[in-house]
Amino acid sequence: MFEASENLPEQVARAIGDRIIRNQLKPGERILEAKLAEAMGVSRSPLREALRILEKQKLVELIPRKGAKVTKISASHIEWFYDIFEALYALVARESAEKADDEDRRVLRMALQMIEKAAADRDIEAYYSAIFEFAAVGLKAARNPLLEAIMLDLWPNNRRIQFASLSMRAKDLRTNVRFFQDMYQCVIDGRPSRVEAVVRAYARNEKAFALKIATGKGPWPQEA
Amino acid sequence: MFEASENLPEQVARAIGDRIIRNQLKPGERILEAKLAEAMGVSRSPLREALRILEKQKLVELIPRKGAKVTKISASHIEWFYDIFEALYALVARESAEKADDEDRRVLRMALQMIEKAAADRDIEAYYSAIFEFAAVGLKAARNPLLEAIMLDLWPNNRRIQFASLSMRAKDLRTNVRFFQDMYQCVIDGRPSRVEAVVRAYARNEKAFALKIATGKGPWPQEA
DNA sequence: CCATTCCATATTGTCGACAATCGACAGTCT
DNA sequence: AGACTGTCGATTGTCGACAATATGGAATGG
Repeated sequence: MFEASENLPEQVARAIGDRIIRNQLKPGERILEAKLAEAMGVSRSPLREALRILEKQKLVELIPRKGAKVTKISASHIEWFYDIFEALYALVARESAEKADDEDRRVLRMALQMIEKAAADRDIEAYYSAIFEFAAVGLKAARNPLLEAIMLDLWPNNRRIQFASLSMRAKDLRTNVRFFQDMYQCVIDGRPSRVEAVVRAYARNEKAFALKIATGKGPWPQEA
Repeated sequence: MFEASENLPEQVARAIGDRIIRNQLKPGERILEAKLAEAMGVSRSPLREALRILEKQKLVELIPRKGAKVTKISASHIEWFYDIFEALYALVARESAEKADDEDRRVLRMALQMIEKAAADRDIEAYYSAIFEFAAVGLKAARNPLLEAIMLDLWPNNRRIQFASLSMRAKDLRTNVRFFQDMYQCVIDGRPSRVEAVVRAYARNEKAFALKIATGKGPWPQEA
């Protein structure tokens, strides 16, 4: 069973999105279609479609007849994002605790082990891949494809916010692992209310951490 | 302070979106770019951008190299949508109760009066415009532009689900008005927890109603 | 000196043409 | 007959050219 191979606009969107997440394209920076298109060796048509994809992910802002800009990011943006993330992920958690089947639980367990291993190794890249996997499995288990699509669109934003704190987190990975262990156990035990509470606590913890970084000497300006 | 005037892709997207909401373009129906472009008197470039916009609103589904299809809608879709709607609108309600200023309250009051008038007149089109206005004001008052953008993207979907029940709702508009009156009062009084509860009750009520229609002799198939 | 208008240039928007790909059907082989 | 394969028309994907619009700076007038 093969997926439709990724098409050009999506590839281009991922490449640009990556540069935004890694802060190589700076917040507020203008994106010139012609220049970027040439730099990536494609024409403007697929590039423009890529920009639409990135707009959906809130990584760029499209202003008619004025072009595309990398979205700003600031303490406010971080609050906005995590408030939404908390509300939606709480729903995911509750639903997946109610609806997960044995296969979901098995895959979730594998994802948890990836998280534990990455945390033990202090391998931050692997850690972030693993929590994405964990989130994705939960998303599937919640049996709400619309919610899944919205959350996956929001994920690059999550990644972007986390990127700044990447190097500073090695110490508290172990603390964070506990959240995922709790979530996993709740799903196994089928305890929707409790897993929702854990997820909300996790989201608030992430938010607080991101804000601490952002208001310190992070890469972003204090206000947009 | 003027907005950038609406550009062609957005106009086209609205026109097509309207036809989807009104069930003139049927769920699952394929959209042929060339034909639609000619029918609307534009070339394929702006039309393709319009399709991206509609994809963001989950009104069409884009499959690489296979084209665009109007998204299906079924009892499951309705559940998926309202679960998300409840979670996000609960957040909107809570935040707006905490953050609304006098100007917000004034405009919210005007929107409420529009709702009351439309309900009294049994004017269903006006009623739906009015609840959109009410929702939009709440959204602004919540001071979370990211949330605002997500909810506005989701709105056409809401509209689409409601459309089927349009003619059958004349009777219970008055009952529904009570929800909005409650919400308004909570915002005025600054009671975040209570307004959240009211909004959740409202969302569940809407969901139940939409499901009742959908599983009856509504315009949509039982399952996708 | 500041504000305003006008123009040159840079940039986005739209178009029509061509290339790549898909789906259906007919023809072939076993 | 049934499965496989090649071909053809239809449709989407990509491109380069041109049109419409915005931007910044110089010239003009107060």
